[in-house]
Amino acid sequence: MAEYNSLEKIRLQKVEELRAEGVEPYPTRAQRTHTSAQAIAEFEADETREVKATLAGRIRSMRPKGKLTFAHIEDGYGKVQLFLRVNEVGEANLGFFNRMFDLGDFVEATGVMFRTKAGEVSLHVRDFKLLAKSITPLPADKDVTQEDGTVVRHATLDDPEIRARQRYADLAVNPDVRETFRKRAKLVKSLRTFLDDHDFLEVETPILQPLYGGAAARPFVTHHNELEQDMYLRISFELYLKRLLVGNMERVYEIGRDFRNEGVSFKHNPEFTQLEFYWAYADYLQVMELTEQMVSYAAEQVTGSTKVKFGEHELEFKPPWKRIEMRDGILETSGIDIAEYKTAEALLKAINEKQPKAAPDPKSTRGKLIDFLLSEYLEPTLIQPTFLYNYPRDISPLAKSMPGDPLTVERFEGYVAGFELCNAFTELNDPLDQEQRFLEMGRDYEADDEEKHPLDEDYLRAMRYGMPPNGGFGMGVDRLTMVFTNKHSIREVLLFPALRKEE
RNA sequence: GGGCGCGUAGCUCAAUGGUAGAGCAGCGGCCUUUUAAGCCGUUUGUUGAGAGUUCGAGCCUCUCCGCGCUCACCA
Repeated sequence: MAEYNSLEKIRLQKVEELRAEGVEPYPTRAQRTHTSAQAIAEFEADETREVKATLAGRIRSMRPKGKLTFAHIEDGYGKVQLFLRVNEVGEANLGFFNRMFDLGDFVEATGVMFRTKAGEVSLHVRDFKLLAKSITPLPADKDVTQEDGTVVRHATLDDPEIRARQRYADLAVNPDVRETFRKRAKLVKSLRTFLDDHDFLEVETPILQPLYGGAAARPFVTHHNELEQDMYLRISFELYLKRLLVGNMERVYEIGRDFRNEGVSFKHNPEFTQLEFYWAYADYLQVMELTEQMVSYAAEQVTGSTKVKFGEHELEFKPPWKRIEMRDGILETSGIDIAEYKTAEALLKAINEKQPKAAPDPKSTRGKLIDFLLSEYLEPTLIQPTFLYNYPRDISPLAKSMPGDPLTVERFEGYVAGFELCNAFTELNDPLDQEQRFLEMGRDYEADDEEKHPLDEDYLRAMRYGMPPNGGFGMGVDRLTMVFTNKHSIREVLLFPALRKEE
């Protein structure tokens, strides 16, 4: 049973009184004829014409003023002021409105659009009706300017926990939050449009998988009762999408949810939205070009420009993006030339000599040491959209080696605002090399069982049928949403981010 | 998982170890063009939960719960 606070009890009392008076507080149907925006636009188009309208929305402010009442209602398209006067609605109805209606209630009002003396386009109400009584008060937004000129915000909803946990309340009172999610939808739509227009086929592959793979993350485990087997929530789409290339589907993409049983941070949520595409007969350089075109297209669709403000930076997404070979970038920012150190031991020694303050894990593989240098020195400098390319083989088990350079693979990552946005490579299509890589990984990670990856025999079988050379791509859609909406936490771009359960 | 911080009225926040407060919201009035109206009056609390120290705990200690920041983990 719900426990009601004193404010809620007053409103519950009103619900009972309404029913006693024969007024249904939750009627089944509404009869809106105009949205707030439509009614205002129609009136403003020709103010001499009578615009009759029935509007509906949530009461966001109320100013009873004797024989007049002003109230703003808000719908999905904006706010509009209601003007109630005793002359039209009568004393009894005006008193009823003032007494029984509260901030947060959904109401419907019929009347004629007009402009008040203060100049605001409003609805001159003839008739009104309750659509849904609000029991729990929403915070009314109100700021008060103090004598010393400072503005004190009152009764807003800005506790980050409540905003995330009760997103419905957050959305109801914070219009900018609604705007963020409108932009998110636009982003996803623009990515689809772009890929569709480039002849990619959208597909859906299993979320419940008998084996997980395609990334280095711990999975969520569940169990299928009838099959009597454990199943995993996917950590990436990669291995299934590439199976489709074996089946002669040349260009495929999927936008969906990945699940990773890892830590939560401002850029990590246990479930997140990923875009992956695979493109037969292309290599990573072609993927690079398609990426910068796709992201700049999305930037324009979502923000109206390829220039996007993010914090103190203005990011320019217009192609071509900066390209930095990983070796050069690391050399420039850390002073270490990774090409000179072909083993983990040698590279570790060099790091300890040249960057004595750095503290890499001494048990790291060479690839992990390079990754350490990358994230420690190079990554923070990559503010403008930048492609970093040519990665060490041993942290890229699904990417193809560069011809003539077995330690390096044809891989790039896109960076923006100092964090990783996407990851792509010329995909490994040699089944024998792939098997070797899987085995190597097993060896490299032997010490830490959690990072050891299962060998996907079915994937190898698919590759043995023959996989065309291809380029593949993966991108965190949540992170791109953050960049395009100038939000600095992934929670701000997820409607319902992962939180510990209450109680 | 580690470190640091936070949790007080519906909301935003105050309160040397000594009577728990303000604004807004609410409630009762006044007000026929307001603008996040104004004026008069007024109510509201298991101070996240539990235990301890103390004559006395919102404040100090411990345990737990939740959140934030951060580090670690995160091809």
